[in-house]
Amino acid sequence: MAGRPHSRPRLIDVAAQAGVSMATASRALASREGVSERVAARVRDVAAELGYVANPHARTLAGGPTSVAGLLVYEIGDPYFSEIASGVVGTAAEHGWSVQISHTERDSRAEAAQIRLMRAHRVGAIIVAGSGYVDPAMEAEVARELDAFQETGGRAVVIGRHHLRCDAVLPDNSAAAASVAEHLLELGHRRLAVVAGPRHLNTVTDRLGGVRSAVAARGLDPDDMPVAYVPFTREGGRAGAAQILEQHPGTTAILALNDAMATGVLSVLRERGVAVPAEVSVTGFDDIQVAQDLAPALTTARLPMSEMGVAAFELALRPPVSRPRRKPTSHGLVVRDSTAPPA
Amino acid sequence: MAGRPHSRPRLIDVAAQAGVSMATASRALASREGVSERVAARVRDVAAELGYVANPHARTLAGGPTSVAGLLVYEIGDPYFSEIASGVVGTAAEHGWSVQISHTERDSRAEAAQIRLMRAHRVGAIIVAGSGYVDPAMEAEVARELDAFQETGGRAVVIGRHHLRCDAVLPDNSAAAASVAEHLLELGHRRLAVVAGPRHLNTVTDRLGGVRSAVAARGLDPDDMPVAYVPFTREGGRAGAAQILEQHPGTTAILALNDAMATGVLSVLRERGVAVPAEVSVTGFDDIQVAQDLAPALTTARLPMSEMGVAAFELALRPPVSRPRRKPTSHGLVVRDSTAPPA
DNA sequence: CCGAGGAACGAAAGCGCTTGCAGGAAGCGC
DNA sequence: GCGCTTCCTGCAAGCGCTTTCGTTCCTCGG
Repeated sequence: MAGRPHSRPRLIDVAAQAGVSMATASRALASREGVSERVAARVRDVAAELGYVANPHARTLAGGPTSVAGLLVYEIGDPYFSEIASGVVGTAAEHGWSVQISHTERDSRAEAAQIRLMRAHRVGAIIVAGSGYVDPAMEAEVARELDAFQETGGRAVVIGRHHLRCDAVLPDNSAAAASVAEHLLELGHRRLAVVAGPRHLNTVTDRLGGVRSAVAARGLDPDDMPVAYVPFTREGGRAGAAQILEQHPGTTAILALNDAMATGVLSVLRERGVAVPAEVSVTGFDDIQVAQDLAPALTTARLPMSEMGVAAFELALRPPVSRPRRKPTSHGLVVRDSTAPPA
Repeated sequence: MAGRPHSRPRLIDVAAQAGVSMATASRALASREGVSERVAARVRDVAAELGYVANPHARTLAGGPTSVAGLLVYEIGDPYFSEIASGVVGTAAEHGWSVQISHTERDSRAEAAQIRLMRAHRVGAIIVAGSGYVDPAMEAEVARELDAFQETGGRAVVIGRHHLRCDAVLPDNSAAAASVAEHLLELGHRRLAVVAGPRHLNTVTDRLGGVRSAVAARGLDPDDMPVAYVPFTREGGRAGAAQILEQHPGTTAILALNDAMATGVLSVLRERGVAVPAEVSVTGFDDIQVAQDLAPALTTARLPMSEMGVAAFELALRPPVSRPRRKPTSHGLVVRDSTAPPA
């Protein structure tokens, strides 16, 4: 019988009840070999009957497998990241894993510190969502932590980030951005401007690169295209839009490199009485849930955030291979009401 | 020196380096009494120098304090919950805690199961965000798990949920809903309709109660007011709006009991060419970030989700008291462009 | 019918930490 | 200078589990 009162059953209780040793009970529950099916079944039955759940701390301490994953996001309150988190958390639950979430607030040093913390917590896998840095020095510290984690048997997966020695879920930011730009060019726009995120993020340079190559393919000079480097937020979008309106009044289309910034762009245009899309077309990127409900409904490049979260967790579950896997994701152009031919 | 190569330092390494026993080192790092300040400082210095981080599994197993909190939400991808999570995760990080997040998908049995799982994980605190159930039987299982958790020394805090024996962060749903209804009545509306969430949720009955009492206070009969019970989602809002438009064509104002549903209501009205607010006024509830960017910008009752998350975590940090604390939160009416006097 | 070779199981040693308890060094009054 | 507190500090016993290494018991070929 159980030792203390009011205490959940221990493995030793299950073992006693089933008439076997702890070793056998442990093996039976981990469905490892070396136990006869008859005994294993009995142990499992007893465990179920007693409502036994292994203490994960003891398990981990003794060298067993962990089933806690760490998820790093810039800001869980941001729709882009919360949709990714939704995919990760849901899939993890299906596999009996739980998920620890951390904010990193767009700071590579904070990222490295969080990874270090998760390593200390002995998580079994770490999923890093969020852009990489253009400056290799900034990326280095994160890379070092991730490498150390993998060397000790942990599984690391990044989302939308290359240049790291681990499995990755990679949307084709460049191609998706190009498709948005092509859509605008197709409509006849020639005076495009970009509200980009921070210039030190890979995601920004990738997306911007896509836009520039699409522009160049039309015979235009990408260097003539104004680019506002602002924070990846609604407020950043507002600042970028204001800047473009003032310095480049002839602009007929503004490409925001994520939907949050596009929201800000739209709000500035509305305040200033600029009609969208009649006077200026606006595009976003990501297709967060609310993009369809903005005024006007936002034309944007769709990234399957939730599926990316699912894919990332599933990669984390698979055993590592020597050469890092790169799992591409779909993307698509979603044309709504914020784009139209130029006046 | 450390034992194995490639291995992070253990407490015993810190102790050796500082020339004290593990016991003293442990006490020094936990800043517990019984250690001279001189020795404690030395130990802390050595620990910092070696980059020592305690193994939380060993710590917990040995009976030490935990610094992992569990957060239960219906759906982390939903803005309401992700904003709460943002507050919780940020505050937790400041205090050196990490946060495990679980989906419950609006199912009380899943909730209870998740709490059980978190108990098995020996989290130090559990924060449950999400409505309670009107049916006491459904609430009972959750209550039982939460009670058991608290009996074993865990800290439980609920957000927006009463009838549970634990600390709570409680927005005044009824008053906030009443203020929205009063705003519409003030504008001259007399034919209100409500797009409510699921009728078995306390949040819904509370908010609906607020609306009904405001209506009654104007001398109108609340029972004449149509109510559509639909899921708490954008799709639910669409269904509710469709139902009201068809069965109660004279309606001049639709109150959605959360912003997600309001988004759906607006989308249906837009599709059907009903002008908002010229023909029909629409209100939401919560004031999620995007409410300001909808078309038209949504008039809604503001709940400080992020602050609620912060408050919940801070409550969890405080020692329990015999009588559960109820921490009220502010709420406010945010008037934007989706409401106007009836035509 | 005997011995070799497995398969199934058990004993016990940790994993890294906290903490109750005992021991030792100061500090006090006399 | 002695006995008694009062502080500090160290010893060692676990926390609940996994895993290595033996041991036992079968099975089967010769």
